[in-house]
Amino acid sequence: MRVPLPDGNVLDLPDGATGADAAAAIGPGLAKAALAYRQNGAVLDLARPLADAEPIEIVTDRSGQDALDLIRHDTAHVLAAAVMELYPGVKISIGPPIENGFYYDFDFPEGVAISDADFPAIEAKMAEHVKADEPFVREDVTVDQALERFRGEGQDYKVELIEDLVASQNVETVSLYTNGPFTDLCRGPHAPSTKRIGAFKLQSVAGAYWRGDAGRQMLTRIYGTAFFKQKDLDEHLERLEQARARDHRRLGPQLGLFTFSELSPGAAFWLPKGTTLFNELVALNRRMQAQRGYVEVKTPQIYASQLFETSGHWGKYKENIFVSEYEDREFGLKPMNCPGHCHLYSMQRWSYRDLPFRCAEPGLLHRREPSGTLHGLLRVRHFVQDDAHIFCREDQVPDEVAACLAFAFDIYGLFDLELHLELSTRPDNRLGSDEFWDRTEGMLAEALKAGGHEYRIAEGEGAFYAPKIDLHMTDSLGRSWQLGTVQLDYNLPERFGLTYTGEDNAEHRTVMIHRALFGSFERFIGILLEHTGGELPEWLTPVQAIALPIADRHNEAAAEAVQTLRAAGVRADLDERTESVGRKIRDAELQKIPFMLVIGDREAESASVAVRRHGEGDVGTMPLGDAVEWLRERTEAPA
RNA sequence: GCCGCCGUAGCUCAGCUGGUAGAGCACUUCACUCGUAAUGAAGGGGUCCGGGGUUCGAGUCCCCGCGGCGGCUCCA
Repeated sequence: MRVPLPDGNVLDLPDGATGADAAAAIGPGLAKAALAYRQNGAVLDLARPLADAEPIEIVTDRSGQDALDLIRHDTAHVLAAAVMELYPGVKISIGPPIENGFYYDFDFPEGVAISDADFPAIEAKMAEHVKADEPFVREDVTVDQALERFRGEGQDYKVELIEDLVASQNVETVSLYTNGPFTDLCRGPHAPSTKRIGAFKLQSVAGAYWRGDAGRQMLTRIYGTAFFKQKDLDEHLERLEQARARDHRRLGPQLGLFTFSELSPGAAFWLPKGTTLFNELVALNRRMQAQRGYVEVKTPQIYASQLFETSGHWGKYKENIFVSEYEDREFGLKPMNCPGHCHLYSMQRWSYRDLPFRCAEPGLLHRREPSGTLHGLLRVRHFVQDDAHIFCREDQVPDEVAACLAFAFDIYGLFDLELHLELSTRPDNRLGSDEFWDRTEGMLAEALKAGGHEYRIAEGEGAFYAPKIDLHMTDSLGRSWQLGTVQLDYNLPERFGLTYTGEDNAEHRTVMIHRALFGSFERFIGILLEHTGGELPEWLTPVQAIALPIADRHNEAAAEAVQTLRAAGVRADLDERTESVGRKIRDAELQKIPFMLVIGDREAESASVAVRRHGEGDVGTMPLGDAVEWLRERTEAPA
């Protein structure tokens, strides 16, 4: 057989040759370094036979993610081997490589609880297997053989997996991989032996439902990671450590922005500086919305249950609503603005000339989120959405959606934040015909293409009533969070009977677009802090400039400078503590205040300030008037 | 909500196998009045998350709550 190589050469090999044969034919060095090979888009064991005439590529430790996935998957098997030896009776389920490592899910025998205190013993056992250089041996067996094997071992999860493979894909054989004493049902591929795992570490233990189903067994998941070199592992752990310093839950209190209390789980206490930040974002949003034809409304916080019965939330969402009773009536605290906005719309008559009605409200919402899901500002029970509902005719939808997306990019561009767009399509529990979903998904895809946006399709992730476009960002540890959303809705207009009078003088059903672009100000601020490490844009940061008198006798001149700056719209503070200027500078630097104005004898006499820029140092002395103008330019809010 | 872990001064943390609580920073006072990342000294401050229990004795052990962290399910 003849297999082409990436460099254009073609290997001549006997029929039945394997990946290992190909690597050996290229050179002894590569034969040694080879981990697997890639052909037809798939990564395969070296021991597996090559396909004729298809280009191949040998995977080595320099093959990036492919190579790391291999040894991480290997390490997951080694972990399972160690755990089975140390904890007899444990049941194994699955253990794949993931973005930065791997995990393996176990069902430990009754009464056995694993914690990270057990990691050293498990890691030691794993290290024995790595050192022993145990080969990964693949064996293809019939379904019956595999079932017999795993039934005999009491490995119920494996039995279920095989039965599902038969039911869903009608397979007749499955592959098993053995390393040392351990055999697992596994699709592969694996590196030739455990020795290829250069450095590994177990990281955390967590619960995970079997097959992601909250109704089923909770398994114990052990997370870990592996690299080819100890140095790479150390660097990875160091990066994780540095990411912790950017955690908004740490930065918020440090910078005096917000804090949390156990007396109101899932709700931030916004401190003065954080409130300034929050209000600046709300103000920015108001200006940008006004420029784009939005109008703002204010709707109640609390509604009689009837509203949520009409909207359908009482049926589908009640467990997330804070409910209370008063004078024999049941009330709910609004978890979203849409029902209120629909009701507002329904209380008057609309002409097609009035549409689109772009109805905005920075609405305060409360949701009963399960305690285990709360996460700093990123997942809270009390938050403000930059919410708006666009009531329009169906033919206006594509333009409106496109305008929402453009608006979103205008916002995120101001912060140098990169969005990931997702088009979430029809879910299983949907309302409406296939024709409806084809049409509405098509409209959203059209708007995405019209704006030239790249996007991912999130199959089945749409709302039950219509598809949506979600705007995602990642936090300091790479976890993805949804910020904005643009959703079509034909369901609420139906439920609330929302109509407009058309040119034909007939009543037509209104279409509604839900959209939040920041998402929630809380989550947006959390993400922004993590992406900037607390170095907020100069126009946004709560304290833009701070005057630092060198000695107490300069306090008055410094206070004057602050007054002048404030009058010019710069958020300025005065540090009049009796401290050394070195100390004042240090504290201002740690607070990440962008501009420091040092005022001593020279400046007081000449009505000037010595300007120091955060992270840069002294940028020179200028007359106060010039400094105010210079600062005003640099701190002026956009839009 | 589920699984595991954690909860000591405002913050970051120490406190070995149970013997009655400590550091740095912050805060207060005094002295210093200072030129671009920490002036010095003294002092105040803790129902050791809450409630039960075991014990002569609990920050330390056990149980139950509450809260947080890492995941899972769910979600802006």
